[in-house]
Amino acid sequence: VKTTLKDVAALSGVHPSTVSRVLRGKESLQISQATRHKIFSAAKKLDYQPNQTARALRLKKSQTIGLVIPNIGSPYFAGIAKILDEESSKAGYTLIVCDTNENQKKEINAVNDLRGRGVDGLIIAPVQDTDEQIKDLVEKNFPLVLIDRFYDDFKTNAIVCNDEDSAYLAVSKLGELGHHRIGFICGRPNVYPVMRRIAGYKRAVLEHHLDLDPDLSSAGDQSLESGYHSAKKLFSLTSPPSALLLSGTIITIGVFKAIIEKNLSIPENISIIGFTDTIFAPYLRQPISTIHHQVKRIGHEAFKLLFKILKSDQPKEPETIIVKNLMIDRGSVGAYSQNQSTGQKRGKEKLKIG
Amino acid sequence: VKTTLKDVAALSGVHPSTVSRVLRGKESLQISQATRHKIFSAAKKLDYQPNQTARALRLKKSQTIGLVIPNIGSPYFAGIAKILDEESSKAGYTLIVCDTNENQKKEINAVNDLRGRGVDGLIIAPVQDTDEQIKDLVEKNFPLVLIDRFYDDFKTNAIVCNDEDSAYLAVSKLGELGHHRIGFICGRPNVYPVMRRIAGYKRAVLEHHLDLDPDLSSAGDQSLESGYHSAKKLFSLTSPPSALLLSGTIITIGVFKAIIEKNLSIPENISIIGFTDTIFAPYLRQPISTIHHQVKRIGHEAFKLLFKILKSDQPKEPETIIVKNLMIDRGSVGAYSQNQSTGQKRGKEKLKIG
DNA sequence: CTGTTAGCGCCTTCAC
DNA sequence: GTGAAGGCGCTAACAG
Repeated sequence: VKTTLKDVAALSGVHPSTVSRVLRGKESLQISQATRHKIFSAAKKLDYQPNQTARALRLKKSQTIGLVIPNIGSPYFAGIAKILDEESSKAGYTLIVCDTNENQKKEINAVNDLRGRGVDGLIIAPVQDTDEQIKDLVEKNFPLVLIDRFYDDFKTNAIVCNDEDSAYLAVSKLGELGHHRIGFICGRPNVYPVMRRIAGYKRAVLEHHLDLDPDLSSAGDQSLESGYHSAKKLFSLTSPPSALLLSGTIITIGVFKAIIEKNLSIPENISIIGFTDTIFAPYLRQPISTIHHQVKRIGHEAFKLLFKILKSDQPKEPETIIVKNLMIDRGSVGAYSQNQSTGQKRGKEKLKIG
Repeated sequence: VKTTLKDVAALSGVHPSTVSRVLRGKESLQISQATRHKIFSAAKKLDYQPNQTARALRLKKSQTIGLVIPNIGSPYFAGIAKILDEESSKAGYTLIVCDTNENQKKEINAVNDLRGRGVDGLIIAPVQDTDEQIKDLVEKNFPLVLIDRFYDDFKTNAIVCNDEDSAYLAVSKLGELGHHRIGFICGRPNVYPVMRRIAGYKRAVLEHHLDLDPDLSSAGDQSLESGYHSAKKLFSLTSPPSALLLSGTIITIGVFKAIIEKNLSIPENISIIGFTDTIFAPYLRQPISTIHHQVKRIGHEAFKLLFKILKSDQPKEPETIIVKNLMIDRGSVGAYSQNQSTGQKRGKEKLKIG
């Protein structure tokens, strides 16, 4: 029981096509004030809302942008989504968000679905188990901007952060403070930013002649439990790390839990630098020094780039924009000394996971 | 350059309508294996993806659900969105999320837009500056489920929490511990759950004969700064509160900031109970006892209810489902004693806001 | 079993 | 200035 152009036309005694012209504000040209007025009041009276579906079918564009992310529950992606929603609606687009839960199959479905819905463009943080679908989109010149994640072997429009540099800087700093066994805990390791962090970590370790021990790195998934278990594993090494680089907010919380259970204090017993800042980071039991991703800028840049693509007729060269991270010092890093976690007598360990 | 039914039909030498039937798996009935095979292989070869827009236009349903929330950046709403996305895609729907930023105008636009896109149903946490649009949807019997927020003066399908009870319980507990000046800090006060919390607060205050002083309540918006300023205001009262009930996660962080600046310790100088739990709550400088909303259950119930509505042909009586909160004790509540914030010598105050 | 026809609501030529 | 006609891609009813 929705009112259509025809209804408005009937009520105002003109042809539907005229209504269409008037309502879309083709005011540039030829419409008599009389009919114009009739039509507007009829439309208002009937509370006419154009059927976007029909419009989209006709125009082959939907004024819609698809956002495909691995986890809307993460403050990082939620923050990006918020900006994108804001920018989109400001520009007359509607944003459709799909959560893939880091599942490649869900991503493929989501992208297909969105394409079937005729989205005008896509912003994707891909799962990166495969690259086929993304490659395909690129080849077909479909308007696409990648965020957070990236492929080294083909060019795409993308917004990325300088995580390798940040990891390198962080580990170097730890090295300069005398730490030589530095741990690295992360989630899914095959994702671009994590690979970059690993690269930066290694580069710094080599350059500063720190211990390059595979046991010092532990990967898992993006869950609290994963971080918790990784930390416990590292702590139980014969020669445990005296400092940790953590990849991911939730991971950090898991590590935190392990640190608390082990009665370690930061930074006296263990130094910590975490990737991805949150509003909570300053207020944690021990404030954490973090590598801060400029979430808002990432969102803005992603929209700006996609918008540019949508507005230009010629296909353009892919563009990669780097949004630099900020280093935030909150005192969770200290100089290496004897009473590091190595020598630390263990507190009563609670083995339960909450 | 998308392939359509016609293309597939051409390649397989049959009529488009036949392709349509086959591809939609009307396998129940009459299709020869021969053509079926031809069609499938043609479709695969051409990588055919049905045009959902055309489909939606034809069927007058889009297999789409709209979610309208005030802030996707909030862990609470993000959590609900995640569940809804999950459930939706499991059931063959696509979820469109719109963020209103607690702005009534944006909400009205979002709902209109979504309706124009032919969403099959809506899940809304309304801004509640006005109720016109929602009322209208209800009158038109549009499939709609409210979450978090609610209207007392007309019936709707809704999932709500028992925030009044929780506030009552929390304040009663504080009263029993000897606190008689209990503060309440919240964001936008005209929103349903906040109104309920205020009601519960008042009920407990009256019943336990605690101080009913309007200066003990402070409302603002849902920002860190708002919580921070509210807390500072309460702390600077001649007779400041010895305990606080906080409404909202971000608000809580702001209050935290004020508490730290003032060198108060929890619960020795001030007791705290916060509405809305997060994954970070246990790991804050002082773990916070919280009233935990069962986010996942809210999401599941909301989807279940909407799905039920979508699947039933007759309009049904509106249904209100209550998802009960959990009380989580983390030790931020203590008995009243002399050295409460009242008598507390103030630490060096830092007035800067970060 | 498969083809034909018609139309969802809108927009855009092309006439008048 | 405005009306008429056609079609975006798909599906449902009706033929055959």
